[in-house]
Amino acid sequence: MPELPEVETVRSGLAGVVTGRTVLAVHVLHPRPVRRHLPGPGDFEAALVGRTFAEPRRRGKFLWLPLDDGDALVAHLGMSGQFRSDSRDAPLQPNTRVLWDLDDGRQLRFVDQRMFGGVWLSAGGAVLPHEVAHIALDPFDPRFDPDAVAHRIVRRTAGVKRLILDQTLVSGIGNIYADESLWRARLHYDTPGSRLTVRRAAGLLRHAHDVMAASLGHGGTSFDRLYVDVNGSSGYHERSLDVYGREGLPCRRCGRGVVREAFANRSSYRCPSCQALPDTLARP
DNA sequence: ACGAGCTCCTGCTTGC
DNA sequence: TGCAAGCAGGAGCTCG
Repeated sequence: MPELPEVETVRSGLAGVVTGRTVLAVHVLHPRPVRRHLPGPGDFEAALVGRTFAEPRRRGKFLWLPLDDGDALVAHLGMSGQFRSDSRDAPLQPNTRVLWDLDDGRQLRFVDQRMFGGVWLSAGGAVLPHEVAHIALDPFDPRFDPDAVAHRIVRRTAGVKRLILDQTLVSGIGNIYADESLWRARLHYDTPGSRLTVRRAAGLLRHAHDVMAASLGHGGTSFDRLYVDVNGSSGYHERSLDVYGREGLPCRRCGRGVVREAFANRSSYRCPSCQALPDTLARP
């Protein structure tokens, strides 16, 4: 589902669609995706009219579209959110939730099947919406400091996968790229942060950066297909993932069968031999 | 502060 | 055939 590379793909696509465009009208078709706009759907529809978008920005998996008056339209894609640019009279695809009529005759559409995502207006949020301020820098941010984050990781006792999924430590990583990063680093997801050296933790963060950069680099078209075909993980099988979704298939390094294990109400994939728990932590 | 578990939500897949 | 359960998971929340 959308993690940093996918959200960045959406951000750069949106840039060409909304930058410099003025909003003529807004239509909320389902209230849930605007639940974080506290004044309600009616206010959301009215508040944006007549305002002009600047170039979209991103931190981790959060997107925001700055407005020329210093506020921002914030968006999170959640599990299944998509932005589409369509002609205003084009038929709505299923699960279309919010429409923005733009001054070039196009219509921006927010589509979200599962509605974990949402859009809302953030007063004064053009530079950094306050709803995003608690999110850590992501590995693509030039100010991202892997050594500083590594030092925080090794002071924690939680499993390393939980830690790299903690968006207040490092943002942008989701379940898929967490598993891919751990596979590259040959780490078991339950290895406590405190069992890592700073060097090893920083190495894991570098792997996270690299695997997401590779996805962003080669993934544009397959991501588009994913967003068209949101409802399954089928899109991911098209991609060159090394471990995620490969239950029972041979590890690309050692040939052992990849296992899928329950982790925090979701799944973790790992190679049982490349990514074993350290002996001193082995469970009965 | 930290760690862990729960909840939201829809639609496809699986199993009886 | 029909229905229910399982599964996908980002992030905010609560509880200990």
